[in-house]
Amino acid sequence: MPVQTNLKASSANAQNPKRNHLLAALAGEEWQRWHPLLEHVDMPLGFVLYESGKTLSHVYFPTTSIVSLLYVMENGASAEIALVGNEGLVGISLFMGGGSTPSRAVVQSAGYGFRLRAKAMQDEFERGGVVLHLLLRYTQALITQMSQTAVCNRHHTLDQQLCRWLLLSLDRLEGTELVMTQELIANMLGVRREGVTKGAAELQNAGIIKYSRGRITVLDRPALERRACECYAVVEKEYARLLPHTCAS
Amino acid sequence: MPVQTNLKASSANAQNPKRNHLLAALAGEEWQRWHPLLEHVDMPLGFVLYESGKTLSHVYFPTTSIVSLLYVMENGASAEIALVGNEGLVGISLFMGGGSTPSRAVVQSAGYGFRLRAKAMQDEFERGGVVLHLLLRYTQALITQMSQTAVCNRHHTLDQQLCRWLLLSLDRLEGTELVMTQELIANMLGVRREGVTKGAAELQNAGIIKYSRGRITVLDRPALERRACECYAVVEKEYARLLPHTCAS
DNA sequence: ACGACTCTGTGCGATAACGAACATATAAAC
DNA sequence: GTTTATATGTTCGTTATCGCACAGAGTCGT
Repeated sequence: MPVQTNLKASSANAQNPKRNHLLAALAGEEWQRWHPLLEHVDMPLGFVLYESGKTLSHVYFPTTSIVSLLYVMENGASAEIALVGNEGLVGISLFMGGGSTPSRAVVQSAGYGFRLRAKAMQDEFERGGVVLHLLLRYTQALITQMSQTAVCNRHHTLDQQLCRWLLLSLDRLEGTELVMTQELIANMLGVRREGVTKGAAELQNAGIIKYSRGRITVLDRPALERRACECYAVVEKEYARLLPHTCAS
Repeated sequence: MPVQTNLKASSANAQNPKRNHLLAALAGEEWQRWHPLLEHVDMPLGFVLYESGKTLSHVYFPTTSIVSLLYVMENGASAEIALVGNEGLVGISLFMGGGSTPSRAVVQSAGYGFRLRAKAMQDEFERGGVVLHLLLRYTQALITQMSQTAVCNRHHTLDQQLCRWLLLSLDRLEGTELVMTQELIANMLGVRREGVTKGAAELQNAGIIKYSRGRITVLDRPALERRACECYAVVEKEYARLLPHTCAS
């Protein structure tokens, strides 16, 4: 079964910190210092990396997982602010200086990652130089993603947003399959599950995706890109500009 | 007339860089270095501080003006990402490393400010220490504002967003009067002008604001806060937490 | 093989905001 | 003081999304 093979390969490979693009950008001296400090962690679906307002104990570098940064409102409704996968890191507030944020970080696609203790992260950041600039450029890319999410929430249809979101997720994983229910997607986008069902059905009818009970396979990525709003392209382009050496696309 | 007196006082005072909270937070050595580099600038309504994708030549520190960071879509529609007034600075991408962003910065309420050349800003940032940490904490506060804008755009009504926006603007000015048309507000929020008219009329009927042809006076600020969504409080609280010494509220 | 649970599909009325067209009021310009 | 431009008010049909209710369909445990 190809699925089994993939899982095995991923899992073995996931032990390699260099699967995270930020870690991969480190070299020489920095890498020598970082390597022993990195702790490999399992990141199961729904695992909460940090809670709104709580001081972070670690920064996380996903390798095969995707983390969703979201804000949970007083009434329990939520909205996603940004997605983080192997292109980035979760916990920027540790070096930005706040130590916490009013948002929550939840694993949205199970996998693995590495983590680094808060103190170690801060020490490395304070050294300045390569690490500092890398982290700040990543932060700016993340800011672009957040801004564009605001724009997208204001102006674009659920269908367009769904396409954008599938693409963002896809970019942060290997392969063309996403393991997530429509209910979960709805929670992330901050819309009704029925809305996602309707949008997904349409995409399936158009032969662009195929899905069943929590597994979505993208069949025609170019078509998905055509259906997505400009927001997707803006964000990806900015990641490529700011992090040229770490960006796969 | 009190209006005349206020204008005069403001205008005289606007020559003082310390009216910007970030500049006010500088002391001793830093201040000695910065002071001669700061250039006082007029910031008239509609003035574009930077354009999407263009490399910034200066960072701006508003004193009596408000600047809106917004994204302009391909079809010309726009959406505000964040507001910057005397609590902050316009042009974080200069020290974050990108040098530009996919957004535009436009003066939304006329006034004054100071600016600093890109090179000087970068040099100061590179020195690290107090300045670096101050700017990064400000950046984190700005990130919170952007995130919350995304949430607000997703879940809250036009009326709630209008209240939030009036409060955010009010916090960045002196007094209780805003000089701006409903059309302008609509553009910032990314909604129809008619929607703003409806919301504003309701607030006026309730005795919370008073307006006429581009001048809005807030009569009952607590009532405005009660009508706003939680987003406003979340953002203000985070500014206060991250920038305790610079925050008026 | 059975039941239980989870995921997806569908139909309904309610509502908030849209798009466009047009009416009225206030300020500024001549 | 009359004109002109700009700001605000109002209407009407349209649309996307919501909230709720419930019906199939696939998967898992026993």
